[in-house]
Amino acid sequence: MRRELATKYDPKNVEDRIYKFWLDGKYFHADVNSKKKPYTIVIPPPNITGQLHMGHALDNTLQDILIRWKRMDGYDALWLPGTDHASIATEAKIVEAMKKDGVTKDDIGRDGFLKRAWEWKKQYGGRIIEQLKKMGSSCDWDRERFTMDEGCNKAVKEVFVRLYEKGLIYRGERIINWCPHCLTSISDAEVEYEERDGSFWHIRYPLADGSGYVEVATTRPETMLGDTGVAVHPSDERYKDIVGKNVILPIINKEIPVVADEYVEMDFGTGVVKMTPAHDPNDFEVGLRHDLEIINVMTDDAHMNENAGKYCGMTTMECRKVLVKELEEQGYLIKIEPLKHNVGVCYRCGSTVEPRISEQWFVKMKPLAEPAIEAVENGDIRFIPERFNKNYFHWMRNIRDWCISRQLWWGHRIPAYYCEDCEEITVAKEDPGKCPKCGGKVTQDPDTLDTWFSSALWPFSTLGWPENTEELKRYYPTSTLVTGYDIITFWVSRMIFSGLEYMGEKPFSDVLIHGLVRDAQGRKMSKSLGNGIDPLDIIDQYGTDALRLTLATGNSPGNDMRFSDEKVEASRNFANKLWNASRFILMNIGEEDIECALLTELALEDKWVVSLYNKLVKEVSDNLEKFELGIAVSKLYDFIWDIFCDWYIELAKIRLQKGGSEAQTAKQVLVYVMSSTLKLLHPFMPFITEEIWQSLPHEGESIMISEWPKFSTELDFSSDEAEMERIMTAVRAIRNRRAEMNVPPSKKAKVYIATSFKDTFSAAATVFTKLASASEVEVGDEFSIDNAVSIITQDAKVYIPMGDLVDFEAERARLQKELKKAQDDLEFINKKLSNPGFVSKAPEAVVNAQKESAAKLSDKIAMLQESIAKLN
RNA sequence: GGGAGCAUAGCUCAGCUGGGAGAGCACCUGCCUUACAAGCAGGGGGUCACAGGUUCGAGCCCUGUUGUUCCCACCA
Repeated sequence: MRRELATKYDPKNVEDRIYKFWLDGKYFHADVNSKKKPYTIVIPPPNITGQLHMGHALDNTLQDILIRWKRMDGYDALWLPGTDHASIATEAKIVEAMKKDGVTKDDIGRDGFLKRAWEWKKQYGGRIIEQLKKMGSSCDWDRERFTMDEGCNKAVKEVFVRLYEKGLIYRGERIINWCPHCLTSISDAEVEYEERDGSFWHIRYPLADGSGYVEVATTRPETMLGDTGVAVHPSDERYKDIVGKNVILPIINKEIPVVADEYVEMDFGTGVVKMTPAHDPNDFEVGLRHDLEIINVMTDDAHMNENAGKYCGMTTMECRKVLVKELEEQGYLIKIEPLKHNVGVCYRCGSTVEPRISEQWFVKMKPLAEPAIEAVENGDIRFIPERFNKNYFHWMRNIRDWCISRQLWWGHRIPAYYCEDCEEITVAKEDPGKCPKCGGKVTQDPDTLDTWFSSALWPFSTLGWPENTEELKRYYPTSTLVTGYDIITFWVSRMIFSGLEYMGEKPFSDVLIHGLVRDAQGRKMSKSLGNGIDPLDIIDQYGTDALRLTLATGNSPGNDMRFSDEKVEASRNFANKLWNASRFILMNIGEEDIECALLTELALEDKWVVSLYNKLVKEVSDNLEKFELGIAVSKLYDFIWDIFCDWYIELAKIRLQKGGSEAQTAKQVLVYVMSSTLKLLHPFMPFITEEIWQSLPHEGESIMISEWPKFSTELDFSSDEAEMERIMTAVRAIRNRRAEMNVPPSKKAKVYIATSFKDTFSAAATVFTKLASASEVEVGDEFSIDNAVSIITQDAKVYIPMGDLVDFEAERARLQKELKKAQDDLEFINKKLSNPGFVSKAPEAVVNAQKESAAKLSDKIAMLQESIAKLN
């Protein structure tokens, strides 16, 4: 159905209607029985905590571009959507919300809390899905998933049990990172480091035998309550004699041993390190080697516990203050030095992380990491850009066991059951009911799993695993993963080893990495800075297509980009340009039926534009193939604006005004090139391209299921392109001269063109009338015109008799300047050509090109000299 | 401490396997030229961070320097 188009493009009139049209047509749905080759992307599931931000907008724009392109290019394209429960982040948000109502987790209990959490999920999970739809995302909504839905739960339990049985999941006491605010353990990857100003307290630890003391230095004096030794380097001469002796822990007055361990750096501090195995990961390791006692002196919320004696109940900071004062009073404190050091903070809440000994579940990583490293090494999985391989390898090769248990309620509960009577631990997919060993009562582990544990399974859990579904068989491994570099370690790497371990096959072939969207000043968008830009506001103001175009333009893999209103405006302007070009075409074709296929009797400009379009098809396809989405779209932009609108439409007007068969051809080419180019642009700007395509004569239901254009040798008119260029160059040169002389377009003048391409220029006479303000055009071998402005191009000498407007002195000066430039250029080239090194070593094509330029310059110089002579 | 990216026009960025530097925005000039002033036609503006090297030839390749951003490690 054709529709009248309004004078300005109004996205609000278009987007929702078109999106509904697509949904009704079920175009987003991938068909498991299709004969086409599958192409699959699984969405990085957005958290249900928040709403769409610019990062999502970019991520999803890139995915939608790829999926729409592949769908048009003949693939059964599946973009599988869903959301992530985001355990720690969501739980924190809910707790915060509850706080406003004066309710705590303990008040409502586990079941009450989970009820609230599911309500939250319903509300906010739904919101973000709606926002993804606003972006135009062509996800297969029939296959939407959630990391805590039934299927994903099943997958999580399956994996946990399998790994446990294989010995790759174990439970043990280790030092973990503890967030005293979130009250849970967090993995190493979830700790961020900030440099802070701190102090270095030097404390005297007397030797037990009374023969002196050692000086230890610490940044956390309160942990000394848990000291169970001091360490020195084995080859440190200063302390050689005291190794094996005991020192007395001040205040506590307890003897603890001096041990020698390579971990200690002789050059740092005093070379003596206090050992607190319960509160420092390195001390813990040293403690294991030397069999030191482990004394936990803190509670889980950053207070001192009963092991801290009289300090029990104080916060760590209060304890530090009091303790330091006492040390000073009792003469143990030697000095306090200022020291900048890094403090670990929780990536969710920013609280200082306390390393803490605790019993947790871990995944043994080494055996899983090996095949994951290999898959990238051998090119089975490819990062785009490649440099992210290094990040990945570094992380994987230095990997430590993954702490997967969290002291949270929102998440997958660990399927481990403890017998209350015997020590038996049962790990099973279902509640065993009673202890399989002694028949005693069992209780399930209260902890839940790290949120990334379920995300790691996303590429196959969403396709039905552990069931061997048709979807899984058809769409796994998926094709491309699109995500930001910030979650390569969190997520991408974990999907890789998970896919290899459980599926026996990589989860995806290509990982397209994008950067962060920053604000106009290049700062990270953040809540605390308040510089975030809401994509929905941008959509409201400029439209989805403008937002998508902005995000796609200038996007190169792995690099951050800046976002500014000016850029969106430029994109909006482009949408409007497109809109008006189509209005022009529609005005001209009216209700006529225009054949969609291309006619054969084409004019020079038709062949020119078709040939350029044909090349564009190839280039854009190649760029997309290489994930150069930003380059692809800027080529489309340039073609549509500079070639099609500024030149072709203007040229077409000539024949449209004439009417008859020539006009018919022009209309036909206009429709053909326009609607074909719209197809190329559709993945980037889906709404406006559909709207216009529907208005133009078209075959098929929707542009989004139309066929992706193919390069065709039949459309290649390279020699005509060159002919057209001759004319365009002359037109530009005339305009240029007229502009320099400030001649308004309304002042027409006769144009004489002396050229050896008489046929080409004669045929194009009206082009000069229309585009170069010519009143008349005369083409010949040579002219002798007095009082004329002369314009020299490569192929023609143009004379315009406008003596009354010409300042002859200025004209001479201008020609002289042009001559000088041409001579300099020629000299430069000749120098090259007379260089034996160049002629013998440069490729023949390059040398020939230089020779050709030299010949053309010589011609031009001759013509210029002649014109100057005539002026005299 | 280890690693990576970036440095090109006033601003934001392109620049493919080396062959005399490009776009958008901004600026200046002239145009309401029958699709579009969210537009059209022109124009000015760059020692491609610095110093070496390889090459007939370097924005591009190599080495170093400076500035900047980020990632990893976490020396108590």
